[in-house]
Amino acid sequence: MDQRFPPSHRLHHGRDYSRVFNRQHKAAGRHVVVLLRAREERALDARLGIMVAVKTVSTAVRRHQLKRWVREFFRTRLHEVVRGYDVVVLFRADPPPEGHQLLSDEISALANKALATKPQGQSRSRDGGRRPAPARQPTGAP
RNA sequence: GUUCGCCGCCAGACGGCCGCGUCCGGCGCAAGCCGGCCGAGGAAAGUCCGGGCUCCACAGGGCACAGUGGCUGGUAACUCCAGCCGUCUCCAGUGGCAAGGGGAUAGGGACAGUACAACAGAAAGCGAACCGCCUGCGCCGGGCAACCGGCGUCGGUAAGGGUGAAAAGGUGGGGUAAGAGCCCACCGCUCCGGCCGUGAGGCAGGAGGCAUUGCAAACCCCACUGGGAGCAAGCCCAGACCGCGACGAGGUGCUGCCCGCACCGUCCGAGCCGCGAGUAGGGUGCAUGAGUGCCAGUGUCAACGCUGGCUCCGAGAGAAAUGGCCGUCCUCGACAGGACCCGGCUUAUCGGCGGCCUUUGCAC
RNA sequence: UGGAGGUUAGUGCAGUCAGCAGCAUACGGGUCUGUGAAUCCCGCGACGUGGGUGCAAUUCCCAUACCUCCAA
Repeated sequence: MDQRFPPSHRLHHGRDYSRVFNRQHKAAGRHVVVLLRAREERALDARLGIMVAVKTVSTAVRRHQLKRWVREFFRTRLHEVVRGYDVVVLFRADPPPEGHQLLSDEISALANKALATKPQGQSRSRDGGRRPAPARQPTGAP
């Protein structure tokens, strides 16, 4: 199985994040919130974005470490599970210092939970209602 | 003796698998793939100072404002560093000083002016008499008298008591009715000239009997320094849209004000406000520099230079790269992640290594 | 990257040219009432930390920690 993590597997622009926030499958856990949004084609690779606020984690070293943990889990396992989706992992609290495995389990559970929910729209932007909602239903997800 | 004198260095190691970023080479129409090199710190941090570099008139004058404040040196520069001076303090030492050692030190000016000094105390800043001490005078009492005691009063007096953080030079002696720099010695202070030192200052001498209280990290005065913005600075390439309405004679370049200068504009209208619309792509700046280490010579107490030779110099992203798992070992691994770049300061930090001490420090 | 401000009682705030630490509310006790609230009286409790200046520091200065806000 391909476990690489090229630039095409990442979210690069603020617009990409905004798209995920506008219409997403959401599941919140103890430490993170997982947001999913279907891409145009099912066959497209999943893309990952990670958000860690300075307020939730104060030191830069810890923020980098958390991002690396999430990336590692996405690269090895989560990538195949959420194929065809854009994923944003938003931290809401700092996990325990040695909580790498714990965090991976939490994200895995939240991703599956989010796939099972209906997409929620946030039509606060001016083009929110213009788009005819091309997102497919999550019932088709594996 | 749990961060124990001074100086310097390191920041778990090795192996395997998977993975990330720039660059180079190869392949591919392209997306990308394969291989290779390299890939965070001593603080990268806080942003407390100082520069470099850019653009704004190559940067102007004055006020305001801000900063600095012993001297000399170092440095590109500094609120940095070194040495020295003064002051305070501790140790040691002495009969007492002095010589010696450690530590702290934002340390110009208080006859330019203003403000403040609570409480206590008689008096606290155009200097003071509460208790005392003393001469004289009056009254009373005692005594033959000299005189003694008490009370009152006009004065003298800063030695003693008491208050205070601070009471007007200090100590000792002389002197006096009692006292007092009133006089004398030493110390201190002020002034004068002399010598030494680049200087801050130091040394001894002479003169003056000596009301200059403290506070300027209160305002202030003096001297010196400071133009503004910041790599999202700035430069280049490519590309899109450049419409409507209101106000409008000034606007912008420096922040508060004045002057000066430059540019744009004064109804064919700069600018600004409210909408609408569009773009937010690439390159450069972007890393070889006030560089690093060693050796030799040389200047210096030192900080730090100078000359010559050799050596090492390899992060440069653009939502943003150093990680995960497994194994072995040990002393079980701290604080912590570049974003234009340097020099300092400050703060965080499990530990380990080396050097220097005939000066054994720093604290108890 | 550049700049501004704040930290005082459990909570929200006063306290400018230094000598007292205050107000409201909350809390505890009492008063009142058949009970509770309101009222009235009493009480409890604080200057972020470390240095410096000064006789004396919440106040002035320096450093530090944390928080908030602004501009691009």
